[in-house]
Amino acid sequence: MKKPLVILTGPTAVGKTELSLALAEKTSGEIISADSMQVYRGMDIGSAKLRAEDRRGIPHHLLDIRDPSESFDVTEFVRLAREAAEGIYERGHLPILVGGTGFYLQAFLKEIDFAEGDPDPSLREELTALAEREGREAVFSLLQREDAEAAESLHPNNLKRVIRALEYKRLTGRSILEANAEQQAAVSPYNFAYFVLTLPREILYERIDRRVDEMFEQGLVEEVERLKRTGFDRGSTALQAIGYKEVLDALDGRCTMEEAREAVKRGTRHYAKRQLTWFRREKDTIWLDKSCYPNEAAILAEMLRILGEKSLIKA
RNA sequence: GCCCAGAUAGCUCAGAUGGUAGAGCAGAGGACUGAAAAUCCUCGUGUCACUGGUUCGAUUCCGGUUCUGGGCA
Repeated sequence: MKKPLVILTGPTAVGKTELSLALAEKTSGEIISADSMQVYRGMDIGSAKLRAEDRRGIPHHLLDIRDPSESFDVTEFVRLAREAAEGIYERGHLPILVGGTGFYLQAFLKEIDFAEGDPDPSLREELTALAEREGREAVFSLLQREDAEAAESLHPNNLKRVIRALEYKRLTGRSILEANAEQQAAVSPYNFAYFVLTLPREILYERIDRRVDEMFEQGLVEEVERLKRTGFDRGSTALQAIGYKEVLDALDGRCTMEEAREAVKRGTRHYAKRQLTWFRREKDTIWLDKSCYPNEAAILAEMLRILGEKSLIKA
C-alpha cells in the first residue's frame, strides 16, 4: 500500500501558503516546506515565510533549519523531508508538501537516489578557476574528452552543469547521463496528488509587484542589513535569494534602492516563469487556475473532492 | 512667437553617403537529477510621426505640418 502524499505548489506569489493552511486543517495534515530559501533563519520577509504566530497551530517542517552561512541542497532536503514524513505518518497525519522549489518536490516524490557522486569542492573550485582563466569552452572540452555523451546533452555555457557532469564522471567512473536515466525510470512510492496552483500571467505579475512593494514596507531592507551585520557571505547559497542579493547590492552602493526594488520585481517575474516551465513538464500534475473559481473555499472543495477520489482522505 | 534638437519594436536607443531596419531591456517558449529564488538555451515586421517634393526607388535627401525636449523672447 503506497503512502498518501499531497503536494501543493505553483509559481511564487500565487497564494500557496494561504491555501495550505485551510487544506491542512481539513485533512489533519502537517506541512513540509519545499522551499529552498525558507530553510534559512532570519530570512523571513524576503522569502515570504509564514510567521510562526500565523500558522494556526499546524506543524510546519523544514522552516528555519539553517543559518544563512550554511549550505543546503536537494539531498539534505530529501533526507530531512523523509524524516519529517515518517513522523507525520506515525502520528496518523497527512504530509502536505508546500513550496515552489520544483527540483526538491521531484527528488522527494520520485525518491531520487543521491547515494553516489558526492560533490568535490576543490574540483569545483579548480574548474571554476579554469573557466575564468581560459573560458567555459575549456571546461567543456574536458567533458568532451572524458564523457562525450554527457557533453552532447549540455550547452558549453552551462558551466554549473558541465562541472557537475565532470565531477560525477571522475568520482564514480560513470556518466551522469546513465545515472539520470536510471532515476528517470523511478516510480513514486507515494499515492499522491500533485496540485499546481496558477493564475493568468498578467494577474500573477501584478501580485508579484504588489508583494515586493509590501516586502519593502515590512522592512526587507532592515532584514538584509541585519543579515549583513551577522555575516552574510557573498558566496553562500542564501545569497542567491531574490530580494536579498539585490538589496545587498544597493546597500553596498552598487545601485540605488529604487533600482534594487525594480530588479527584485523583475527577478521574481522571471523566477515565476521558470517555475511554470518546470511544472508544465512534470507528469501527473493537477492544475488549478484560481481565476476559474469564485473563491478559495471553492478551490479547497475541489481539492478535497480529488483527494477523496484518490483515496488520500476519507470521502 | 522665434531658434535649436529630436520623433525608428512595449521601453531606451543605434543605423543605412537613398534599395522598406537592428541591439539592450521588457516579454514569450524551452532545458533542468547533489549550487535550483541557482544555471543555461532559443525567439525581434515595426504605417522607421504625418504630408508634399526630388528620384526608377525615400524611413533615409529637401519643404511643410503636428508633437516632445531645450534655449531665447
